[in-house]
Amino acid sequence: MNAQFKRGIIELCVLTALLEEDKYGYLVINEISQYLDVNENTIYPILRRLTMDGCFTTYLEESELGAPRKYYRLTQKGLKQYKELRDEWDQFIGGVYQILNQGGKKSEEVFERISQRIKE
Amino acid sequence: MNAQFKRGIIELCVLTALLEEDKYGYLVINEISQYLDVNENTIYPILRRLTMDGCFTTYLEESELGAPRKYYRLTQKGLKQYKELRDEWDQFIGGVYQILNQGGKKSEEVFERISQRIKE
DNA sequence: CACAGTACTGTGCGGCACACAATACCTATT
DNA sequence: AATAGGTATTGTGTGCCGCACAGTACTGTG
Repeated sequence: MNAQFKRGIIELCVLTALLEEDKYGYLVINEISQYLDVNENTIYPILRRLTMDGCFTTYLEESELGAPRKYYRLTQKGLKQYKELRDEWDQFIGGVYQILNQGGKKSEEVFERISQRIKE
Repeated sequence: MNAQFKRGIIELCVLTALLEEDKYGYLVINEISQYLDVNENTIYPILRRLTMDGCFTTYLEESELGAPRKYYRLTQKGLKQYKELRDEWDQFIGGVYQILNQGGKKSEEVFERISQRIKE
């Protein structure tokens, strides 16, 4: 999976995951890695950075099966950050689709035509 | 505009722009910058890199208003690269939407509820 | 005790957007 | 002739961040 694609978006995914309820790090990682190929070396630093930036507060809670879990709770600043990032993302992705889908979706037939043109 | 979002995607946009017809650098830049905030310092290096990689061949053609234009023409390898990158992109973006839109789109009413929860 | 799940920290690398800068060619305008 | 603007290339440097790799540490279970 192209690592470049993920740049900046994972941060938005982390904020989204923590929007409606507090979660501990491992849970966030497991949820996100269901859909995207990311690991803890990427998510933990983002959680830390966003906490440093004031987007989350944290608290520890006992776990039934291991070390205590560190829960992350969104702050007002985190919510604001989420909204801004989401708006930017939606706007960005709108532009990308204008470019990628100009002339509609590409079919195998279109690729065949392109392929023929290139050969000449 | 979040520069991180663009990572890797501009390359796909450049390939897409040159899919159906040969174009010169400035035209590609103008087309893409209609929809995304990018400038020549980003596009030219990508055109050069992809040419180095064998995705494009180039040829010069006289212009009516300035220096000769360098046209870029997609190669079979470039078409292959486009397909691969596009597939990766579609797959990636599918995962992102799963995460971003879990529980449907966020409304102001939802944000109000989240905002209240955080205050407690 | 070993192991797995949970959690944090630190280092280093690579890739790329992009600012900044310099060069140069051609035409049209002043 | 000088200037400006569109076209085009090249090079340097910076910053960000995904992520590999590595090490530490706590807890309950087999």
